[in-house]
Amino acid sequence: MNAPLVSILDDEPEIRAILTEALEEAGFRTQSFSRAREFEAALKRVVPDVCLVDLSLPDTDGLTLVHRLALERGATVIIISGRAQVQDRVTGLELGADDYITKPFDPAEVVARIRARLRSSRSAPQSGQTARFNGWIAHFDRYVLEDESGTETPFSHAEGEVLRLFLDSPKRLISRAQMQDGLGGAAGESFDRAMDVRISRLRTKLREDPKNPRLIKTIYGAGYIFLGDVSWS
Amino acid sequence: MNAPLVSILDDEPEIRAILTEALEEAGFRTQSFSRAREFEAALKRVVPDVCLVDLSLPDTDGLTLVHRLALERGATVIIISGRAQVQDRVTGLELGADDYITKPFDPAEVVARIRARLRSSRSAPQSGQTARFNGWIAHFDRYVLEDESGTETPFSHAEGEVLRLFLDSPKRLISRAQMQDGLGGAAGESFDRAMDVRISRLRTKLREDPKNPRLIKTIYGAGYIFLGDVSWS
DNA sequence: GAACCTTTGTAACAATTCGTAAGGTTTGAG
DNA sequence: CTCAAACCTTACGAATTGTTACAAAGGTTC
Repeated sequence: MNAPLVSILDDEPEIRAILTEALEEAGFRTQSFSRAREFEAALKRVVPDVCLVDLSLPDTDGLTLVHRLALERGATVIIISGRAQVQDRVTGLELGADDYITKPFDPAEVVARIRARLRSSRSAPQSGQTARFNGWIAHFDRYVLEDESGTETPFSHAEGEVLRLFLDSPKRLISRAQMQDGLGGAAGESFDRAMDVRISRLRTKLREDPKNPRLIKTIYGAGYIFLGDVSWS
Repeated sequence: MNAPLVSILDDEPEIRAILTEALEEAGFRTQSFSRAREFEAALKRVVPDVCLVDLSLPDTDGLTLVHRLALERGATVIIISGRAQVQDRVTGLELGADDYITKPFDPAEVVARIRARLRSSRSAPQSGQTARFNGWIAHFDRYVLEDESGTETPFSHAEGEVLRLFLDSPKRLISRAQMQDGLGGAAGESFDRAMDVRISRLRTKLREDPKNPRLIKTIYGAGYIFLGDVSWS
């Protein structure tokens, strides 16, 4: 899987440098241009995954460019602009931009917004659907737990909710109330025994030893802790 | 084509009123809630096109809610928050939000950002005439399913509607209500068991193993997921 | 127009999931 | 050590979903 390509179009060298550094740090490939002409020429060879475009360009009307890029070619465009008026932002977005960031900006936010765009445009390989931990692989797209030997055990939606909660904050105490909140609040106000059962069933599927649970540990009077080294992909 | 539905979750009545008015003015249908619990209850029936969520809710951790909504259910989420720090915005976006708007906001910008999200999510599923997936070829022009060996099985209009819905958003949870919406017509409160039968018949034509379906998976209490790598042409 | 076929919804019964109740077991305080 | 509270687990029933059978609706062929 190739790293996503981000094209930067800005006439200020300093901005280009800041963005390039932050983006490559974040694992993107980059390509930067100072003039619209070169930018459009490059576009004929490769269409980048995301275009970062500064509106205040000397040689072209930025808005027209954005419009052509976004609506005609279907590219993902994020405007970066010094103009912060609401009216500017609205027209930018209406013309087809996917996002509008005002200067001065924080590179971290730019990265986060690019990631958000990539996430939504890729419907197939949704990230955050598979987690590995201690020999197990949890496939949340297929609702299946995979063994070290490749054996698969299906788990239900309710069990998946609990598991996801654990995998989202491993090695941290999760109180009962937190869990209740976390699991869609099916509003079992009075009887939270339901949760115990959910956890019990999950433990069975993870083949936990009731006497000596290795992954889901009970903290008497406080909650649960999920031990295990989680890595999402 | 129905007007897009926007769900608003905010505990301040004034904000709800402002947003509702601006959105309906702009031609959206709206639905607003003051508590996460009610919001999630409604979500089990219909998944809105866009969710506007305020983070500072009294009864739930907003970020957890956003995470569940966005990554687990595949909804489009825009955060509206009083916290304007870069760090807040970054974590909000990383957790799966599609956009992050800080208070005070201008309703016009909210509308523009919602439109931008709808634009990008609509262009995603290109509905052509032929789709390939996991050894099958679906010819929607001829209403025929083609086998790996070239054997052809005809499918009906109703079956085709369901299949197209699946092929348009693969590997994502599709709620029962969403399907009902998608299949336009029979929208009435009439017994939706009809849909079960449609899906059952489609499964037979795809030669699914009833004990272990590989393509159309049922998520009890939540909906269906179509697994399979789809490419349209 | 009649006999036939296809499509589709409804009804009925089987299978699955999940919450609740009811015991049993573990934990920690005194 | 004793006991009560917290927690685990099994079993059962209600709700949800799968599948088959049947009938109504619409179209086709002769």
